[in-house]
Formats: sequence, C-alpha cells, structure tokens
Amino acid sequence: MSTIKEVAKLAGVSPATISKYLSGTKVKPKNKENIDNAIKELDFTLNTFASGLRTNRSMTIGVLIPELDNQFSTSIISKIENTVIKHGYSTIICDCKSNGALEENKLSFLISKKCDALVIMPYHLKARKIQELKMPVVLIDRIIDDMDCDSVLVDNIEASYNVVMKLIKSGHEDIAILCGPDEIYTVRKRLQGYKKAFSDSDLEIKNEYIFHGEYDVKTGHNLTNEILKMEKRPTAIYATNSELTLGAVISLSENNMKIPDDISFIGFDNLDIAKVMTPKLSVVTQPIDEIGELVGEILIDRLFCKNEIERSVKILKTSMFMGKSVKNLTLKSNAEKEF
Amino acid sequence: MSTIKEVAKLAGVSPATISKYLSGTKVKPKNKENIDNAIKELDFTLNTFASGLRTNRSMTIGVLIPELDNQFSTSIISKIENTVIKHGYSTIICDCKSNGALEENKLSFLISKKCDALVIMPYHLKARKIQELKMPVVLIDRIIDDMDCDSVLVDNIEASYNVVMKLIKSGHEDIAILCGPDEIYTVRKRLQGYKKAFSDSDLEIKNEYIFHGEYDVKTGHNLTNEILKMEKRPTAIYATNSELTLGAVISLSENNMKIPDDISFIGFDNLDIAKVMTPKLSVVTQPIDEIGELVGEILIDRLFCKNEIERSVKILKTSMFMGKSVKNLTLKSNAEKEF
DNA sequence: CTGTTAGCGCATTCAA
DNA sequence: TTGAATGCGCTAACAG
Repeated sequence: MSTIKEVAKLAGVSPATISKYLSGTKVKPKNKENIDNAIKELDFTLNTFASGLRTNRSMTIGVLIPELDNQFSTSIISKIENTVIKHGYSTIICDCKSNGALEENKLSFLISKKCDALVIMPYHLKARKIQELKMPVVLIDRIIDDMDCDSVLVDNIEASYNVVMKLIKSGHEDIAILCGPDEIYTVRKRLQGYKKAFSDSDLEIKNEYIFHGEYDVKTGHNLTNEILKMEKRPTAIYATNSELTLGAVISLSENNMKIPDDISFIGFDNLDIAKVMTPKLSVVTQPIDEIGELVGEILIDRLFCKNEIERSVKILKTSMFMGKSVKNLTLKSNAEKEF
Repeated sequence: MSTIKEVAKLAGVSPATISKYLSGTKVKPKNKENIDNAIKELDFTLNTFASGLRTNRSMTIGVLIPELDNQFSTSIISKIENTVIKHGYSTIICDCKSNGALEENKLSFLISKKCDALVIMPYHLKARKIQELKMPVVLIDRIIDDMDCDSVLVDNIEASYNVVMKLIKSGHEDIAILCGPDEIYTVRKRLQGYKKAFSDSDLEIKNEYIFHGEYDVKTGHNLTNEILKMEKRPTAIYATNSELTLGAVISLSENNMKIPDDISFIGFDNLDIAKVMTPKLSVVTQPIDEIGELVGEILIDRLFCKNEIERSVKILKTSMFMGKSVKNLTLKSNAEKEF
C-alpha cells in the first residue's frame, strides 16, 4: 500500500498538499494533474485507520436492524445508502437475528467501528441504551418520548385503525388480529389501532381474537391454523406484518379456505405475493422509499450541521393496496360486493 | 473516550503493559486486578483506528453478496458470524443489489475498511478482480479454476441432474427450466446438469424449454406465464433458485394450474413455502449450515496460519426435499403415484 | 495556494 | 514481567 508521502514525492509537492487536495481544497492546475497522475500511478487510497485516528471520523453510518431477511428493512437500507453515498458516507449493516443480546453486541461493534451516526430499527433495545449514545441516531419504527432523538416511522395506530374500520364497515365484527411480540413498539401501536376502531364503533373487543407470537412466517402459519380450529371462528383476519401475512396466507391455502368467500383477510407490508395472488390481497403498504430517503436526509443534516438542529420526528401515512380479499357482509343480495 | 494512557495511569503501570495485557500477555495478578478495575472504571475500549494503523489488521471480515433479501445468503452469513466471532472477528456485510457496478464499489469499500479477509458470493465480479486481491478470499457458489482461492459450493450440476433424472424417470420429456442470468456461475452449472440428464437419457434437449431471466420473483412469474401460454406446453417445470420458484408457484396458482395434476414442478432452495404448501413442493435443498460453517472454518485457518495452507475447494452435496409435486406419467393405471 | 510541524492512540521493538 | 522510546499514515494549525 502506498502512502500520501510517496504520492507527494512523485507529484513534487508536500504530503499536506495531497491531504488537502483529497479533501476538496483547490490546488494549482499543474499540481492537480501531477497529483492525479501520481495517485493513479501508485494506485493510492487513503489509509482509513490513519485518517480516522486523526479526524475521529470514519465516514460510515451504522445500521442496526432486527432481521436481514426482511424486505422492509433491506429496502429502506437501500434507499439510505443511495442518499448518504452522495456525501461520501458508506453504511455498515448489522442484524441481530431478532435476538436481544446480539442486538447489544452489534451496537457495541458499530460503536467500536467509530460510526459517525447510527440508524436503528430497535428490536428489544432499551430506550436508555439509545439515550447513552454520544452520536447522531435516527430511529426507524419507534419513537422515544422523552428523548431528543430523530425518528422516522409510520402512523401505526392509524394504519390498523383504517384496516379494522374497513372491515367493520363491511359488516365484520369478529376480527382476528395476528400480532408480534408485545415488546416491539409497532406491535403495541398496531394493536392499539385495532382496539380503537372497536371502541369508536361501540363494538366489544374480544380478547380471544387477539393473537401474539413472533414476527415470523411460522407464527402466522400456526396462529391461523389455531384460528381455523376455533369454535366461533372470526369472519376476518388482520395480519400485522409481512411474515405473519405470508404465514397466514399459506395456512389458509392449505386449509382450502377461499379468500374472501370463506374468510376475509387484510395483510401488512408491500409483499410481492399480495399483488399476484388470486384474488389480490388487500394490504397496508408503508412508504418505504420515503422512509429511507427521509432517514438519509436527516442523517446528512445531522452530520453536516454540528449546530443544534431541531429534533425531527416524521410520522408518515400508510396507504392501502386494495385487493379483493374482504367480503362485504352487509350486502345480503346476490350481488355481493368485494373489495 | 479514554485511552490506554489514562488506564495505565489509573492502574499504576505503563501504557505498554496495558497494550500487552490486552493482547493476551500475562501480567502480575495484582496488576491484572488494577488494570481490570481501571478499564471498567474508565469504560475503556481500544481505539480501532490506532490499533489498526499500528497492526494493519481490523479484525473484521468483509462479506459481499448479491442480495441482502435472500434467505440463502443471510443464513450463510449468520453461520459464518457464529464461527468467526469466537475468534474475535466481526463481519461487515455488503450487498450489491444485483448490480455489477455496485459490486465493485462495495468491494473497494471492504478493502478500504481494511478487512482481514473476504467472503464473496460473486454476482458479475470478474475472476481477474478477485485474483488481484491481496488477502484471503473465500468464494461461495463459485470456483475459479486457475486461481488459488478457497471455494465452498454445492455440486450444482449434480443437483440439476438429479432433478431432471427424477422427472425423466417419471415419464417427463418436456421439461421447462427457469434459469437466471447466464453470467452467474450457478446458472450455467445448473443448466449444464439439466442438459446432461437429457443427453444421458438419449432425449432431445429442446431449446424452447430453456428460459433465462433474472434471479428474481418477477422473472419466475413472467416466464411461467409464458410457459402456460405455449402451444406445446411442457409437462414439468424446474425452477433453479428460490426467487424463480416462488414466482413460478404464484403464477401457477393464479392460472389455476394444479400441481402436480396439471403440471409437475420441482423448485430450488430451502423455501418456507415449500413445506407448507399443499401439496408439498419438491425442492433441491442446499446444506446451508454446513456451507456457513465451512466458510467460517476456512477463514479462521487462513487468518491464523500465515504459512501456506493448501487451497480448499469444498463441493457439497445437495439433497432433495420430496414433496408431492411430481406426477408419474409412466403409471397409466388409476393408481397414479405421485412423489 | 503550499510547506513545516506536531501528534492522534496504539503496538512493538529493545533494554532493564 | 515491565517500561521508554519510536513511528504507523494522516490532518490541522500555522506560517509563509
């Protein structure tokens, strides 16, 4: 590996000039040419250790997520990368495999790598742990009330509320909801929206229709199997994330339950299969691109403006992809309308 | 951030002693105690920049994969992490979003981060690029013949060969194969196995049944739609990776094609849905855990034994998960047997 | 616009 | 077993 010194010698200038040139300072056109040639000649790249040691910056952004194998996370990461790369930053991605202990390990790792900022989609991470961090942090999918930390998330309560209201308006009262672990912020919020819709409609919330498990395919599958065995089976199922949705759909298909004739269904997240299934699945969709871009922009703001910027909490709206997976129970005629 | 110097002062020893202690050298029991206390007291961690600058090692392993959102990749990464972490190494994961240019960028990034070794699951990366790397590299899913580089992969030819033989023995002669882009090593090998099975069976290879596209869900979906529109439709479809399999299955379901009655099907990779679909899907399964562990072990060997170790090329066997997605055309009786 | 100087925090000599 | 001295490659002050 060649050093700045060697480049300097070859280009006939001082090492400091090379360093400055590399960080954007103007140099004489002739020097520029010489330097460029020397760099190419020696195949020179900055030693990130030395540079980091001096500046205490790594030009990297750490990303900590619960699961790598999740389209929601990876799409957002993709967008974040696109944004920050324009400003010279790269990302280091860590997942904690939905494991609380590993989550803390990985957080330490990102800190030890001297990331300049972090993006965290918390799994079990305690608010206090996040508060202790002495660097810019942007949270995804979670808000910490008494903390000055940027957040980007969707209005999970409203998302669920809209889903359940839609079902209620279609005549459903027995609506099962598939939830993840209660420790996760989005799980609580999505359930909250479900309950609110019932309250606002003066309907009873039936706890036997509220199901909890992991945020994974197997859980969606098992819980749906359970539901189908219930004596008083619900007329609709609402799955609150992509894995639960996938698992539920598989179970329904296995059990020869036709959507929406035998049971109505609304899922969550921008799943490939939602749009290609027959009938198309109605799902809550999150503005993934917008989330990723916002996170990227907030990061860049924080990194470039040392001066205090106001805390930025962005709560985005979800939308619904309307398939044909909900049966309208209020239409008693033959001309039953589905949407 | 505290430094070794501060720890040294607090512990009443010299910085050098701290450094040595941290890298495993024995110290007086009393000193050990003092040092431990001081480290805890100051919440000290090594500065990776300074340490790296001095040693030229980062204790990290770079992992470069085509897609983050792919269970095959992420499961392997998971296993690799489990292995190397025991030896003090961490991983930095990069994906190139199935984009050749990005793949080279990310490779440069990993190099600039001074990774001590790389694991690469190549997308479009040229063999020459890999050869130029001045560090241990373990390839997954690819072998480079005239290069002294460790590889771990499965016998892709055999995997396909077995699939197609199984179909042929069940009386199928018109077998469509869904392939990814021809530039990818596994794509060529899997097609090769397909062709070999035909040759060995003295059957004609029909090029109209060989389909190429991306390794993604949409391609699987579109190609299968195409197949179903063919005048002379094949009696079986073989999808050569997980995304193609998923896409194909969705298309078949949309088109009300019953597996295996209307068409036989064999997929690829350890898909969640394969085992829960009705009927269960027959798929080629790769020994993911074994691959990950082998890669991890090879890495550790390379990193700890500077002396030349022999090149390690591990070619693992795939197996088949036998569902009920293949119809036996040779049985003309009512008692048709499926497997 | 450019060069000189100094030191970031650590690991490694070498000597004790 | 420990400590003093040195320099890894770079950047930031400062002076020119």
